[in-house]
Amino acid sequence: MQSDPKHFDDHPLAPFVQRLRLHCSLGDADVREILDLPFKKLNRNQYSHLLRDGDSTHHCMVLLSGLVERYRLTSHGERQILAIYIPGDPLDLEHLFIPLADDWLQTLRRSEIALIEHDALRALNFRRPAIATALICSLLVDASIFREWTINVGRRNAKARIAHFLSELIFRMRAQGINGKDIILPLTQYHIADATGLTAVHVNRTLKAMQSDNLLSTKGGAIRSIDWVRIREVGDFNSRYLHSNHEDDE
Amino acid sequence: MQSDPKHFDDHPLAPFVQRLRLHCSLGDADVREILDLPFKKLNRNQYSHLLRDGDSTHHCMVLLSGLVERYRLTSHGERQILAIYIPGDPLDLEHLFIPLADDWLQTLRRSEIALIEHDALRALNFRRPAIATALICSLLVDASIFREWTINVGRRNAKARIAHFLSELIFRMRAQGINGKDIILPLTQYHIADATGLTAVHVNRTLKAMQSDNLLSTKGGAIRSIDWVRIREVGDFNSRYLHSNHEDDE
DNA sequence: CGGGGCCTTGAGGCAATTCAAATTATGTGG
DNA sequence: CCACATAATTTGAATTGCCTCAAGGCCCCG
Repeated sequence: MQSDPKHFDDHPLAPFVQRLRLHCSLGDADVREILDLPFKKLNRNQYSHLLRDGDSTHHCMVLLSGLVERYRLTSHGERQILAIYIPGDPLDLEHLFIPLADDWLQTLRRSEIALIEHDALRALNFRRPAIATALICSLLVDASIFREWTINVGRRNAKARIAHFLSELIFRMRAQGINGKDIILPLTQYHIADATGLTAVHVNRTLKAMQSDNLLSTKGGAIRSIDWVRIREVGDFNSRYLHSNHEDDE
Repeated sequence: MQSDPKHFDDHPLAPFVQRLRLHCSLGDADVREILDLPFKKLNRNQYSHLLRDGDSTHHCMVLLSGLVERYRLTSHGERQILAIYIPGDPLDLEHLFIPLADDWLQTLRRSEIALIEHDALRALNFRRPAIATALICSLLVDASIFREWTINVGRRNAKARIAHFLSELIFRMRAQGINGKDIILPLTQYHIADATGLTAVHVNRTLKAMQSDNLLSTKGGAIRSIDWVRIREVGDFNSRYLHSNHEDDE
């Protein structure tokens, strides 16, 4: 951003750098090294699988555009979404260290993904300790988010769960500079249900109730905010667990 | 283990090495380096806090004996336990990379903890990449456990939740060589409730039902197994998410 | 204009909660 | 070793949040 703004902003991996910088400081030299990483661009349609439980890979994925979910299944086929990834997020950084996948990764809409070879990342980590630290920070913030999801599902009622889920997504998108006030989320109510540990029917009823509370609107399959401040309150959302240096005013 | 078994087994940090070796391979030289780490021993009574939300520290804690919980609170004071730590587990390794704590750590019984300075660990990581990798693996396995807890709380009924929770603890304890068949867990039903997203009253009723199913017994405030194999089935427990090289037969 | 997702609504049921109180353990000091 | 205080477990009764099952409607897309 400081050294060569134009080159930086145009670069496909710019959102990735921005994400890393939310939690860690990276010098210009580090940033340049990341942007110089060799990568392959992957285009995927909505609802295509990127990684399966048990897979092993030799590259890491970074989401460039679109939306991706991580989920796990019970043996009875019940689904729990464990994370929603937005542009800039690394999707499977952990497999730089752990060989086998234990979750599923699937696109929620048409998405672009950067594939970076493990070897290239490892070499970079070795050369640039600050980058290694940034990657690990990214993983650890994700872990903090996993914990927050556990308390969300375990200790909040339907309305608060949904509100918290939406608040987090909005906060993270804003921190990444995605969208402004009027956020459109391409999530079906089935997805919200699987992310919050509810059924789609109950999500529907709860969203209706939130609409009549003037908290949000659900026109045309997308969720639009009416009052994010109150949604946060309802969701008992406090951004501290995100360890983000992005200050979200309003 | 290979080089100097006696010295190794007697060493207070031996369980820590064993824990790391569950997920990563460490050479003898690496092991020796870990055992040579300078540390201070801390003794704590039951129910004393080790770390508070918002704290920042300059050392890492490793549990040597006893039991520790990690939890988070909603703004309404509802508690969700996010992890149970057993001897050998590092408790707050993430603060090697992230400055501020976002959870609470509390002993569940009289415990011994090793305090290792961040600087010492960082120096070791630099000197021994295999150890750095092992520490990160440990963090990533913990993250996988967090995700499993989310699906447990989000997508399983009371009986399965409790069974899964117990199965995981037993599995991990066995992998660490703690106890044999007859496991005694010093957990109150309030703790089980806070770990599974239930109320203590319902945990009580569910445990009673499990007793009459001949799954377990709850004599004297401790939970004893009757049939761990069936408890695992009831809990839909599959150890794969633990990424452990410990083969648990039976 | 027809079909398949997705959303919506209703009725009924049940798992888990809430509130309250009794009982049983656990621990402590005299 | 007993008496007392406190914590933990147990039980009951009533309630409710969320689920299940089922059907109907909407809307996008070919």
